Amino acid sequence: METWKEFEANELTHSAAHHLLAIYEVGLEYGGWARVSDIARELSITRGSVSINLRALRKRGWVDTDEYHMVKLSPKGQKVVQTVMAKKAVVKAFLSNVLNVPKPQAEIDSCKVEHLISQPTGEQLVYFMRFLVSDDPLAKQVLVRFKSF
Amino acid sequence: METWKEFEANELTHSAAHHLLAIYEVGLEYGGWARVSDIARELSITRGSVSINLRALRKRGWVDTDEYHMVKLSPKGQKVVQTVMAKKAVVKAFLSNVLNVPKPQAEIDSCKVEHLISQPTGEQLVYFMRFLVSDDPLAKQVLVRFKSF
DNA sequence: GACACTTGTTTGGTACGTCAAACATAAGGC
DNA sequence: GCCTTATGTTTGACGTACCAAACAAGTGTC
Repeated sequence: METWKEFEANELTHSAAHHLLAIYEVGLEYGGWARVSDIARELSITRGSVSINLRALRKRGWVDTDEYHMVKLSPKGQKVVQTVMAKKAVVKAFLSNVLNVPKPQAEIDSCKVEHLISQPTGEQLVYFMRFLVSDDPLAKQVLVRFKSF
Repeated sequence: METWKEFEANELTHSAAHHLLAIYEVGLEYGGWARVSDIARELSITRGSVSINLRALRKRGWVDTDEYHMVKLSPKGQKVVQTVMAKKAVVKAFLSNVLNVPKPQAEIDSCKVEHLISQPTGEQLVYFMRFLVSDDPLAKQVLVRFKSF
């Protein structure tokens, strides 16, 4: 019972992860650039909070800012976004398509844990999902059989 | 992208969950009773922190304290501990026995998410694990096949 | 009874993440 | 040019969760 402190030790907080995701989302429509108020709107928090939080993200080297306050993900930040999105997607797919958890609930749960899943676990889950959608007839059968279990 | 605030909205924090688990653990050897310093030792935090955190747990109705500062889980608190332990166990088993994630990593990951998993998701995961260890020959085959995938 | 030790609480400090409100710029409308 | 609005930052506050250190109260030993 010593493991429990790993939670706080996590380098990527839930808040930070979603700030990065928001920058990514907003940036999609503006060539990768995002403004503080757009990020705030995306996250439903105040501009002040975003402004403060961006300081930390900048310090971490996850985002860059230009002289007009425009924000964009650094290469490092892009990588974080990629891995978080990938983890969320695979968890959501597992919950929804394998466990048959209702989609809204799958969305909530995957969102909660996306930044907490370790790389090995994420990878294994990817392999597992890949196996389940592979040509292996066994895989398809299992999904069907479990649905009626 | 509105779901993300559910994280903070969680009624049960990681810290609170582990305080309750610690009280349970310590209580096992003392008829359900735990002292502040034993809880602190179990969690590797200071007595002061535990003392403060217990106020919140008492207010939530999860623990009771007697006139000698002895702490025990309320029925409500016991229920919380049961569900958290169950979720952690099933997640850990899934990661370790199905995904073949190394045990230490499975321990860390399940510990991080134990308090975040919704009841429906937890239930479905239980059913899934039950299916995989059922007599259904398909289940066993899948586990073996995935190992060599 | 006096001293040390253990235990629980309190206090002041830090870090994170939020808010509201005040503020400074910067645009836009006319 | 002036007024309004939008935008970004800063400030003071709150809640959570930790620490170290001071303190109070009980326990033990001699």
